[in-house]
Amino acid sequence: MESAKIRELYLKFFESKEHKIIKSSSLIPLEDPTLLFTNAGMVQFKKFWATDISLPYKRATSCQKCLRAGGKDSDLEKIGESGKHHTFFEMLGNFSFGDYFKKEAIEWAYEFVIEKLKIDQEKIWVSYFKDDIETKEIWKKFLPESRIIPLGEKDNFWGPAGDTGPCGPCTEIYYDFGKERSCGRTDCKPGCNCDRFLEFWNLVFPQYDKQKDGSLLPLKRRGVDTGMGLERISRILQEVETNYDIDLFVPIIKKIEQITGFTYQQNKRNFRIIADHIRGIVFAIGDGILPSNEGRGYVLRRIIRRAVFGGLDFNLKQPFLFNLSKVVIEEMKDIYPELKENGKMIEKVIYEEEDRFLYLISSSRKIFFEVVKNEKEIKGEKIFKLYDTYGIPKDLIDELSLKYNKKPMWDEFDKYMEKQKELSRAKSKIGMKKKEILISDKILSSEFLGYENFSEKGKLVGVYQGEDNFYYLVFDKTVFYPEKGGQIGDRGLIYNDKFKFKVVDTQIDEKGLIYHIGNILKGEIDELKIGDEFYLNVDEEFRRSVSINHTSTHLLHYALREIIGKEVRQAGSYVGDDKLRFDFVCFVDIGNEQILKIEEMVCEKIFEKVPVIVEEMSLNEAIEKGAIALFTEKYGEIVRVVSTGTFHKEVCGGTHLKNTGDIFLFHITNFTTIGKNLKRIEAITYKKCLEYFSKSIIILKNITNLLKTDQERVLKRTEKLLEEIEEKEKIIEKYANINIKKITDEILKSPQIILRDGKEIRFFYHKVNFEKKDYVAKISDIIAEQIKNSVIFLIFEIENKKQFILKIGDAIEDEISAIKIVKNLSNYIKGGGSEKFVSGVIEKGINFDFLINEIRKNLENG
RNA sequence: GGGGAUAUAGCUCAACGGGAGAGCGUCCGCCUUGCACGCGGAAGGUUGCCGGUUCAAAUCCGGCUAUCUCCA
Repeated sequence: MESAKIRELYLKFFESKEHKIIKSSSLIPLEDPTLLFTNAGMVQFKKFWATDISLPYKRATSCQKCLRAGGKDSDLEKIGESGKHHTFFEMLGNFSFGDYFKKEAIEWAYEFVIEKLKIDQEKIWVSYFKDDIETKEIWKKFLPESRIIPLGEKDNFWGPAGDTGPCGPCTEIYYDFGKERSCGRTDCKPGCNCDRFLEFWNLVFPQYDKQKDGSLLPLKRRGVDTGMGLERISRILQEVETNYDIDLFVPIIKKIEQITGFTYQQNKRNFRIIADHIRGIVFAIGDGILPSNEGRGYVLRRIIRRAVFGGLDFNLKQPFLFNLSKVVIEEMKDIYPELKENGKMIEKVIYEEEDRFLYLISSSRKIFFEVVKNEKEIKGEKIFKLYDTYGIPKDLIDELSLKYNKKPMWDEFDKYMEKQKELSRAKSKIGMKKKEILISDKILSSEFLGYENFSEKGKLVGVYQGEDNFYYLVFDKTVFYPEKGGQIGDRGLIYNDKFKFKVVDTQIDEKGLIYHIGNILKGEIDELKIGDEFYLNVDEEFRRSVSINHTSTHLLHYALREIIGKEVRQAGSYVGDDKLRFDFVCFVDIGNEQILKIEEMVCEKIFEKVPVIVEEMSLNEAIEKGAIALFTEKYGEIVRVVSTGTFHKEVCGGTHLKNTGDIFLFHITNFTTIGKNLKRIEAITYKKCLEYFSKSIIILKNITNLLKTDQERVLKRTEKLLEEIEEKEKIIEKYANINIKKITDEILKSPQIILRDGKEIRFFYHKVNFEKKDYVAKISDIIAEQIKNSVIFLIFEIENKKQFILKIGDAIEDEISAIKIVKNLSNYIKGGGSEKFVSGVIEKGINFDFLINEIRKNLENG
C-alpha cells in the first residue's frame, strides 16, 4: 500500500468517526517557546488539554510534519545506522480533548489496523503502562493476554513534549516480524531491542499536566493523543527491509545514485543520512527557517552539514544536495503546497549553505596544520580549538589525523567539551543581576494598558536595584511599553505626593514582569511599600515618535515586499524615537533606484492618509487572514493584528498611530549590505526628517555660497574642484621633491667625519622645515642611498612638538644601531623603530647642539 | 543566553607598537592580424565604528556593530 494511500485512509477513517481533519502546523512551534521544533502531532493541540479555553472541535485528526533534531529528543546522531529513525517524518494522529478516552481510542485503533490496513491479527502485539489496568482490560477484548505486555515508565509513560505540559500513560501497538527475526532470548517481547517487534502506533492518554518544578497536576481536560509514524507503517505494509526502502524514499535514493554514481547497497549509511536529511532540510526551509549561527537556524545548518559531509565520500567536491530538493518537493507538493511556493528559495538556500561548508572543509586543512604544527599527539585543548573555534567536524579531524599520522587525544577533548556545556548552562541562567529590595509574595505578571492610555494608577509589587545602579520598579498595571519586537522601552515619570521617579527604560522578563528602570528624583527608596499607589505617566512625545517609527516600519515592510518581492523576509528591526532600522533577508541585488522607489511608495501611503486598525484574534485566524507573523517574539493565545489600510497586515505587539497621515514624512538615510543575503535600511520620520532636511539645505546653501555657484551646478563644480586639487597636489609633490633635493644637497655639503675603530662615518645633522614626516624621511633616504656609511639625524616640528629621525646607512648597519643610540639617550629623546630607522620626539628644553654632541659620542664609542 | 575567533585595496591575504604591502583582478601603454601569454606603468585605503593608553596604534586595552564557530 502506498504511503499516500495510507495517509488518506487514516484521515478519512477518523473523519468518519467525527474527527475534524486539521492541516499540519509549521515546524516552528508557534505557541511553545520551550520547544525548538514541532516534534509530534500533538504540539499544535497542546493548549486544548492544559487550559480551559473554548474548543473549536473536540476531536481532531492530522498528518503532522515533525522534526527531531535539536533539544532533548534529538535523533540526529542515530540516523544512518538504524533503518527506523528519521530527523524528519510525518506523524498520523487522532486526538480527543475532554471527549472520548481509552475505550474508543483502542477500539478504533484496532479497527483501523485490522479492517483498513488489513494487518493479520496474529501479528499484532501491544504493551501498556504497568499500572494502567483499565487499558489492559480493553485490549483483552481483542487480543490474547499473552500478547498484551506490561512495560515501565520509560516505555509507556509519554511526554511531555518540551519541558512542561500534558503527559500520561500510553499503550503501544507492535508488529511481529516472526520468531526467526528474534534475538532468541526466551523473554523476547515488545520492548526488546531486537528486530522481531516494531512499534508503529503509540496511543497516549494525557491526564496530567507537568509543571516546571516536575510535579504532575491533573489535566483540565483529559484526552487521547495518538501518533503513528507514516514511514514505519509504510515499511510494514510495503513489506520492505527498512523505512528507507519505502516509496517515499525510493525516488530520493535513486536520485542520489544518479548524482553520485554509487549505489545504495555500497554505502547504506551515507545514503540514509543524505536521504533523511534532505527531507528535513527542505521542510525546515519551506517553513521559513534559514541556516544561521543560533537557535533553529543553527540546527538546520548542522543538518545540512551532516548531509554534505555524508556526500564527501562520493568525491563530488561540489554542491549536490540542492539537486535533491526538487525530488522531495515534487513528491510532497500536493500535501504541502508551501514547498512548491518556496521551491526556488529552498534550492538556493541549500546551494549557498553547501558551498559555504565545502569552503570551510577545504580551508580546514590549512587551519589544522596551523594549530597542530609538528605535534604527533594532538592535545585535547587543540582539538577543542579546531572544533569549537573553527568548526571543523570531528570526523574530519580524525580523517586528517589518520592521513598525517597524528593521534588526537579525544579523552581530553571530552573534558573541554563538558566544561563548555557546564559553563553555557550555568551562565545562561543568570543574566543581569538585580538585587531584590522589596517584593510582593504574590508574583504576578504586569498588566499592560498602554495601547490606549498614557496615564494610569498602579500598585507597587516589586523594587530591585540593578548592577547599573538604576532602580527597577514593578507594578500590577502599567502604561509603559517594555522593549520587545524591536520597539524600544518607554520613558516617562512615576510619582505620588511623596515620591518621584524618572523612567529611562522599560524592560520585560520571560514571566511577563515589566520593569520600570530609572532613578529617584524625590523621596527615599526605604519609604516605599508593597501596595503603594503611584501615577504612571508615559512621556507622550517620546511614545508618539516611537509609534510614528513603528507604523513607518510596517509601511517600509510593505513597500519592500511590493518592489523587491514577497520573498524578502524580515530579519530584525529597531524602532526607536530617533530612527528606525529594518534588516531583511534578500537574495537579489537592490539598486539605488529601487531604494528611491521604496521611499516614494512609503510616502504615497502616508499622503493617502490610510487608517491603521488593530484587531485581536487567534494566531491561526490571523495567519488565515494573511497577516505576516515573524515569531521573533513569543505570541500569546490571542495576538494583535495591525492592518494598514487593506494592503498590509502584520502580527505585532507594538504601539501604532491611528492613521499613516500622522507620519508626515519618511526618508531613507542609509542602505547597506550587512552580510551574505542580509541587507539593512535605516530611515527617519517626521520631526527628524524636518531637522535633517533643513540641516541639509543649510549645508547645501553654505556650500553653494562658498563655491560661488547655484544648486544646479554645485556637483559639477565640486567635481572640478576635486580634480584641480588632485592636480595641484601633484604640483606640490613635485615642488616638494625639488625642495627636498635642494635641502638634501645642502646637507650633503657638510658631513662631519667621525672615526670609529679606524672606520670612517659621515654624520649629517640638520633642522628642516617640513611639517610632514614622509618628506623628512625621504631626505634621509636619499642621503643614505648616496653615502652608504652615513648617519643622518634630522629634526623637524609638527604641532609644536620637536620630532626627529635617525637613519643609518647600509654600509655600517652591522656596527651601529639607531635604536641603541636612542636608548642610550633616553633622557633626552624618546622614540623607536628599527635598527636602521628611528623616529620619535625630543624632550622639552634639550639643546640641539648638546644633542648632536651626545650622538657623536655614541658614534665614536658606543 | 554564554564561550572562542575574525574584520586591512574590488577579491585572497601579509605587515615583533615605529615611514601601509604582495598576489589576483581593473585601467593605460608595448608586443601580436586577433585572442591567450609576456613586458612596462598607473589607479585603487578613514586598516569595521567609537573611545582610551603612547612621543608614536592596523597592531595594545575597553565598548559597539557585523561575520564565522561551538555550546545552551
